[in-house]
Amino acid sequence: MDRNGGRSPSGSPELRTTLLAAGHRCTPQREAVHEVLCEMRNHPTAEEIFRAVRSRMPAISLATVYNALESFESAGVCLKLTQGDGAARYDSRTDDHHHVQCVDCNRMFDVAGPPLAQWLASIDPRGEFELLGGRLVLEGRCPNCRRNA
Amino acid sequence: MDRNGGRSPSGSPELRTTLLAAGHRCTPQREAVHEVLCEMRNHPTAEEIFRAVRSRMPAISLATVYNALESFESAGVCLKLTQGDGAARYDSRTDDHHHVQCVDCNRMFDVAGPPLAQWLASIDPRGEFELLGGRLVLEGRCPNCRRNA
DNA sequence: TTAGATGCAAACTATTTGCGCAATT
DNA sequence: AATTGCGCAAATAGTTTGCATCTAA
Repeated sequence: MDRNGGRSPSGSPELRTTLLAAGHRCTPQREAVHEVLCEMRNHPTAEEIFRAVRSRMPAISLATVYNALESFESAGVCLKLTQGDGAARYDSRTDDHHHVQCVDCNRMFDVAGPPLAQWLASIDPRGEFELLGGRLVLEGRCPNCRRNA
Repeated sequence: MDRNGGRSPSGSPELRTTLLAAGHRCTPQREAVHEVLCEMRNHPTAEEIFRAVRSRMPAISLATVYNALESFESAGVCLKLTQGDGAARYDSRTDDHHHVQCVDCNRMFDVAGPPLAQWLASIDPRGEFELLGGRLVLEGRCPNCRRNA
């Protein structure tokens, strides 16, 4: 079983190992970004991560945060979630799960359901495409906003 | 059966009726955008639609195209497809179907498979969220790019 | 040692907005 | 007649890039 919610432990030597294996470097900035990302479980935007990490590393730049997140994504350390409107969101959970973005408050939530991998098998039955992945990001209304609607 | 591929007929009074019902106006510009969108079956971006519609209506502006597409989407006349990188793409097919965006050529393709509606039933089994919709946009490699890879 | 990362600022892309005029209902 | 949309240009948001310097491997 997954005793860690799909998250790689923060501040661990694992980040370094994984980044190196993917051909990236592990810098203090990246460690800081990773720690912050693992602490924030609300699917933060790059900007939000930037603000949070700047409080412990004031000299870091937004470009470096984007750079770090890109290296994480390419190393499989985090997920980049995109929904039409606004900014991309990042998730340190890398296991197969789904998301709902609330149409009212715009926040993004994890949602339970069968993994996408299970569905992918029934997509493109003729095998025309080499399917590499994809995330299911749904629209909906979160419990809180439903109450206030 | 769906003899029209999920597309509303172009240049028809249906567009007018549907827009009016949704509280929008039907202008010559919107009719032109709709016609072009129905002819382009390659999931064009707003920019591409703009260029195509400008050839028959040179004075139209990009902002008007965005405006038209937004009114179409809100009236259920077209779908707005978003994938993390780059521009949103528009589809005059509004029936439940899926898309793959090629990681090499960036074009977007229709792909066969069970409708999302069928899957939605198994998402969020506790009914915490009021699920309103969502589109499945997958990443993959298209037949043409596979051949040249 | 050296390829890759950093910080800064500027560039870029996609999209939205304010405004005065025109066209639709 | 009144409201909404149009075209234009400027503004915005999010993200990327160029460049000189620095640093992890």
